Amino acid sequence: MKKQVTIKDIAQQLGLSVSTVSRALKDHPDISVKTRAAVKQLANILGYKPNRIALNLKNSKTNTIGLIIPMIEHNFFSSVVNGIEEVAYNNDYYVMMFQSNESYMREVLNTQTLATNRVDGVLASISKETKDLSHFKQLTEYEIPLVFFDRVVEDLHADTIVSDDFEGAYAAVTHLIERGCKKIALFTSPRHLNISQKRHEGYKKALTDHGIDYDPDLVYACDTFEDAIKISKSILKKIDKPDGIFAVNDATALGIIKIAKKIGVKIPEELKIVGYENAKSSQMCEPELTTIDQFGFEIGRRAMTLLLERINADNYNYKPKNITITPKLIIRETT
Amino acid sequence: MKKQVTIKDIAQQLGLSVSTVSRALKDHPDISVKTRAAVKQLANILGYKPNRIALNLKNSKTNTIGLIIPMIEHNFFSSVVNGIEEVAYNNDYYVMMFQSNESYMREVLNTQTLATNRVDGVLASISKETKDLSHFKQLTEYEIPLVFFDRVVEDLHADTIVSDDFEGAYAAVTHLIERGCKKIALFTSPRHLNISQKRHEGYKKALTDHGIDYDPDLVYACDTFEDAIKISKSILKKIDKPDGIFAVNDATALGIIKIAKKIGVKIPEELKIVGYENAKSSQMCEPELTTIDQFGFEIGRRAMTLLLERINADNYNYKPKNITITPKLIIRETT
DNA sequence: ATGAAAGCGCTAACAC
DNA sequence: GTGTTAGCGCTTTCAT
Repeated sequence: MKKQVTIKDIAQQLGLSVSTVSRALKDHPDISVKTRAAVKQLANILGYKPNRIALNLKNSKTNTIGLIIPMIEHNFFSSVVNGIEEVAYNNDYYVMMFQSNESYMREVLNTQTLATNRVDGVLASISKETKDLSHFKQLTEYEIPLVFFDRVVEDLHADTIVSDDFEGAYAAVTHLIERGCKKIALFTSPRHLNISQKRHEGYKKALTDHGIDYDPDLVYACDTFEDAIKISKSILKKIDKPDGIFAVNDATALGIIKIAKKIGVKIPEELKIVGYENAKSSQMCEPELTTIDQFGFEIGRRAMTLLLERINADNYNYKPKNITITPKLIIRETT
Repeated sequence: MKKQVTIKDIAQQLGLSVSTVSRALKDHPDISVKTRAAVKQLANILGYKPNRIALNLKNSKTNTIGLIIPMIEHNFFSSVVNGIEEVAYNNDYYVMMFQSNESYMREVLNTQTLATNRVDGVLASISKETKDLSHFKQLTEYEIPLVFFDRVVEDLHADTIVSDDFEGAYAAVTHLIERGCKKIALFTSPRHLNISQKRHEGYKKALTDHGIDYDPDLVYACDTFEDAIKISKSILKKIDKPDGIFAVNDATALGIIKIAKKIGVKIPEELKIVGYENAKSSQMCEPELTTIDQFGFEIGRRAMTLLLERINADNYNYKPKNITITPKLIIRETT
């Protein structure tokens, strides 16, 4: 990069001191109107741009937040990021983005990087692999405000914001039952993720509340389009196949739909399906997918808003909030 | 944030000078093994984390690149971002992410922010609104390396990397012709975007090369799922409706499919469709969409790799490259 | 083998 | 109304 123009250059050319220039640039009332004008004009001519790095160092504040997400290439996360970026933009905050790629190792490295980069706060959604939390704990020891979204953990000094996974799952499964399903399968993610636990519980509760026994054999470890393609066939060909499936995300549901259509299982007559996410693709497919809208954009907006509050609070002894966004059942053609 | 532990704290507690501590921390051979060990141990106990901001200021280098994209919530862009982040991660670079949200104003502000934040380089894809380029020009005046991807401009000192839009469109339309289409419509974006121009030209050339006259009446301004839903009906109900459509992106193509199915136009018998992007949803839908894979991840990877080269070059007088990634026709069920 | 001091660019307390 | 100076945290040249 070219040698940058500094306040000092302006001061020298104008025969002023740096402090005068600094003040003139920010319209300090002490400085004469004439000087102010002269300074600004020259700043303009020289193409002066304040150096935020210097400011950051001086103020121990970077106006930057760190963001760790599992994978940006996942519609739900990108809508959350959209919400985060929106609020950041409106508040003159910058977003340093990292992907964990579902790797624990990488997530640990990311938190280190954020700490050395002195971000003012961190927004994170943990990877599927993550069990140990000391890397996040460390962040709290530095008193860096931390807000988890979607895939959260609860035993840290950190706020959390999630879609109410229990309610969402409960609503989805209840809806399937009301539509007449008797044998409802669950396609879900690894057990230790908070969100899958909650959805699992919502599934269970909806069943028992409606007098249907919970059957662990109807729970399948499957949470991607590809996996759904792989395992659905054998499941849907069984003589005692399920008449309803609740999938932990839309991609998985779409995989099931694809296979069902291929082997001639009629949707929604023979098989009803509810997804989770309300991804764009859930309306683009055929039949359109009944699903749970998680309001990703809203989650992002609120997570960032809350983080800013924490950053601007005068001390770190706040009581972490656990916010829950009530998701919404979107009834379409698969039920 | 808590008062951070600095090199000075370590120096004081150990009765050493800051320079010794600094050197010890980076295993400088001058420092005795004993001192090194003592320093590192204490650093560990105190939870010392080097302050990159100080380094950045000292070195006039931030190891950060700025990224400006139209909208993250667009599958193609998020896959590009994924590629960018991958390379950044592997090279210890950080990504500061901004969305223009297709707003020229916002894009201008974003470039300003990047300049004051002294990013080492910028990766950008311009907004649909952008016509004037002085904000990017300014970046080049500061000699901040600049690489455009996907939606590029050519008259700046900046590298560009695009999917070969002309070839992609040519391949798509040729494929439609080979499948027997005689009357092929184009659904595309605003004319001034480089990519739509190129695809438009590819469309035209494929037609004329195969002895079909180019008819401007078959070109529709439509490049979103929603718009396609709106305008497709009237087009597909016409007595002399097209028998093939080339859509500028997959979402648009999916909108067309949806309407075609609704009003009973058979795909691919009566109407053949080719999209552009190879989004996840293009395989999830029914019938599966024939489309052009743009290799978004690869574009991101190469853009970031090239940017790093520029950043690490010893001078700014490089000759900008214009890289072209050859896209690939993915034949599925809509043709 | 270790220390002193300058400097990266900027701000603000303290002069005058 | 303007200037001087210290300091944010770190590296590095030059001493010793």
